[in-house]
Amino acid sequence: MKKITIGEASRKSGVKVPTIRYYESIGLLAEPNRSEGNQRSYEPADLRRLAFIRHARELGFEVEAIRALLTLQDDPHQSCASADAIAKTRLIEVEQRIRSLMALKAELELMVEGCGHGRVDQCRVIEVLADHGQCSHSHH
Amino acid sequence: MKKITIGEASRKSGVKVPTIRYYESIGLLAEPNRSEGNQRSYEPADLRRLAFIRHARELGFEVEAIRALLTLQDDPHQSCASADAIAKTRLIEVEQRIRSLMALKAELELMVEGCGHGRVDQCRVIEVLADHGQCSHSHH
DNA sequence: CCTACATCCTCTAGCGACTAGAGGTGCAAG
DNA sequence: CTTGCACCTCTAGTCGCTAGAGGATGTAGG
Repeated sequence: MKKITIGEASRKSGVKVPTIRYYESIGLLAEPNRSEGNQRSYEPADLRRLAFIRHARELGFEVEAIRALLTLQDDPHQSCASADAIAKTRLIEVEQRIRSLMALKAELELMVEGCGHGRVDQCRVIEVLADHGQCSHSHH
Repeated sequence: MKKITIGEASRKSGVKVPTIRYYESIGLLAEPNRSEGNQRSYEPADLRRLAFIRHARELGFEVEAIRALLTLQDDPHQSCASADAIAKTRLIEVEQRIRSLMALKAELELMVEGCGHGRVDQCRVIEVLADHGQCSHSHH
């Protein structure tokens, strides 16, 4: 049993040192054992948990969603309906976000194309932003 | 000259009342005249400015970018190259964001499809999150 | 054994862009 | 004149970290 320092845990999991301490402080990660000199000492299971958290964060899951997923993971005998629901919700969010970003992209392209590199008073970038009526009114 | 209260300005611009006061506090919006009873009194130009800000925020421009755009708008004789640059930068950001969300969507779909509605220990949602190696390693 | 230096510790404060709430004042209608 | 909403200021909270101060520990070389 070699002791894993927080720095090593950070390198191996890809989660920054202060972020690991932060996750501990909000209860996402259990308090690890300490060395004689009060330094955190992690175990392989902690590394897996950190990788899980990191990956879920990269996928845009909120901390509370991750907390729920971790609770499920800790008790693998229950139905995975909740995990499924969390992922589905997130999928819908992502699809919605993609749709609005595509609309946004179209609008930005119009702006940039329309900019004749002249003076501001002829610039479509400013104009489009100023005149709300010119774009799609898709306000959630 | 009818006086426009902050509530009316909010309704007409779609910017919430506390947010209008916030924009004033950070200098995006000039301090308006006050009524005898110390209440803010806006003018049509303020409504246009608020609509501009709101629209730009909806398009995901950061407040500092909006500040720059507003400065340009306030002096329309200069070249619109800066406005163009700001919009182009934003366009690239948006394109990047769309790309990563598409990758994410694919991964989430895999998860949800793979979930056989059984128990957690067979659930792909949990599994995919736990095993980092199963997904694309596109970490900026 | 001593020194240098990296790494660790705790704690507090800051980021962006608001949002919520407390506690008080102004104003228009009935 | 009172009710009740809209307004005022101010502070603190949100989320998910990140940065920095100021000090302790651990390790490698001399």
